[in-house]
Amino acid sequence: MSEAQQPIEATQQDENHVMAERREKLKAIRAQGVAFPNDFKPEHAAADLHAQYGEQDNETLEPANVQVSVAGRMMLKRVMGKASFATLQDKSGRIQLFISKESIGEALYDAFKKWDMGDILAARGVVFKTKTGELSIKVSELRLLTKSLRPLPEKFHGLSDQETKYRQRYVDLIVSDDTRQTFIARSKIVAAIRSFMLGNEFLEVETPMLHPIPGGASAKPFITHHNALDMQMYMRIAPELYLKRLIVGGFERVFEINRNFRNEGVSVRHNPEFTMMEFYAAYTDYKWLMDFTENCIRAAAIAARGTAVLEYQGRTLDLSQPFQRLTIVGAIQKYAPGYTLEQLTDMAFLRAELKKFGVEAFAHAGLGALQLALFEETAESQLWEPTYIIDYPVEVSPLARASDSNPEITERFELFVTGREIANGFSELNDAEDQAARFHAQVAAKEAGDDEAMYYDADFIRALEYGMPPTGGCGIGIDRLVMLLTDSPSIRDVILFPHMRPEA
RNA sequence: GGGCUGUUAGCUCAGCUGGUAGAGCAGCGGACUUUUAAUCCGUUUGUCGUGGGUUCGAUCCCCGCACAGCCCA
Repeated sequence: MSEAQQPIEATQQDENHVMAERREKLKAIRAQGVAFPNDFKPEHAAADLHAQYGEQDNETLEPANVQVSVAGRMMLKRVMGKASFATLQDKSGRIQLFISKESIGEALYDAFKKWDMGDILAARGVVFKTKTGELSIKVSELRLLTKSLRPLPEKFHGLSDQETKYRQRYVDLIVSDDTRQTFIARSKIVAAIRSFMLGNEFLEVETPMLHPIPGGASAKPFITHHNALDMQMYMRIAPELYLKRLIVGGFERVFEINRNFRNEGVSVRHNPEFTMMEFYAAYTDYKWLMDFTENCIRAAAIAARGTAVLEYQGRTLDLSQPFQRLTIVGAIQKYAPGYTLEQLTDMAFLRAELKKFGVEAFAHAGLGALQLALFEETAESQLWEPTYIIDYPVEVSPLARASDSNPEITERFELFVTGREIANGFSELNDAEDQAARFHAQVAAKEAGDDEAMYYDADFIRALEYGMPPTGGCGIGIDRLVMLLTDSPSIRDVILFPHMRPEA
């Protein structure tokens, strides 16, 4: 590996004089022995030290002679002649080191003065408080564990360029505490949801991400190819049809938290891969699902934020109250009160009205689809407080059970919060013959030009033919839920590595 | 896909509708044994996103392109 020992010459486009200086320092460190030691094990975390000793005053703390060892990245450095302060950051937080020539010796002290912000250090010493009251470690042993070659963003302003925050998340995480907190919250939210599901006797399962037939949603899939089988495959757009096969199999309550892939544009609400929780419960229906979903979201909010009354983008969001329930037509009448019931049931009027919004409805669109489109144009974005919209038309719900009282609508809901769709659920269609007919209608729609229409899935029909108990099923968009609970304006703020175009 | 805005030193940002660039931080040299974005003195660093055009001369004006952010479809 002797080649790797040589500094890489300025072949990199982004090489600069700061990096050249650091490479020279690293070269000198290599010459003195092991430049990247891995034998140090820190015994303490910064936050634990603050929790344990933060309340004590120095009169009791320093004489106690508490020996600790820490490791982390040097974020701040203040050299004052023969003594220095350095701020170390580990996974839990920050702790200040007091380093003096007297306590670590001249040679090491001189070496430390050359170390840079961003370097990974290890330190041992005694806990004390400075005269301004900051808990610190009086260092007796100090080591450089990893030399950092690239300068960190400016220590006070941090990283403000959104593009760099997304593309170089590692840098964002080093310097932005709010970014760290967002992803810690995300982990807590997912853990809370998982715990809630397991506590309600759901079985966690994993179903295929590679599908021979894309199904379970209306969306354009990513297409890929399996070499050995020499067949086209699709990245899944939804796990729905597999999870329902498991209900047929008798698991009765299953859930999956995993990625879906949809070959669509990117926006503040859309990433090509996103995380959904889908769950299915036999012997329940959409009304049960609405109560359950509400409780699940509330539990996640309390787990991550300690309360279900939040602030989102400067506006109060109350998840603690029962969620409202409105039909599509009811929502239009509430949020766009200019329309009469006659107009809202007049297909020609609806088509003309949609045109005003720049929406050209499909030729075969029925009354329900037109009402839904008008809802999306007039009411959806105003649904700030959590609201279930119910009575979705059967023609846009090919997997949902039709209402017993009106065959044109289904027992389906979508949940909207802050004007965005968060969840979608329904009483599942378990009539194999009806499902087969709905698939045929989808295939016809696809042939007529609707490239988001579904394929005929013969194995799924075969599964239903064995008999699926009456079941309720729902999907919750985890990324969008995390956005709400972390006050994040963009889905990119809650995905560690959001998709971007290649760098120029 | 359309509109608006942005892209200047490693980072955060200035730069007067035209005369080939500045500050702070970081870096380097020096002073300093309880600092808090430490301070003080000195000092280095730029394909001004990219390709054209206008001009004696372009970071600045015009056109294309790339990437990003926001809004709209």
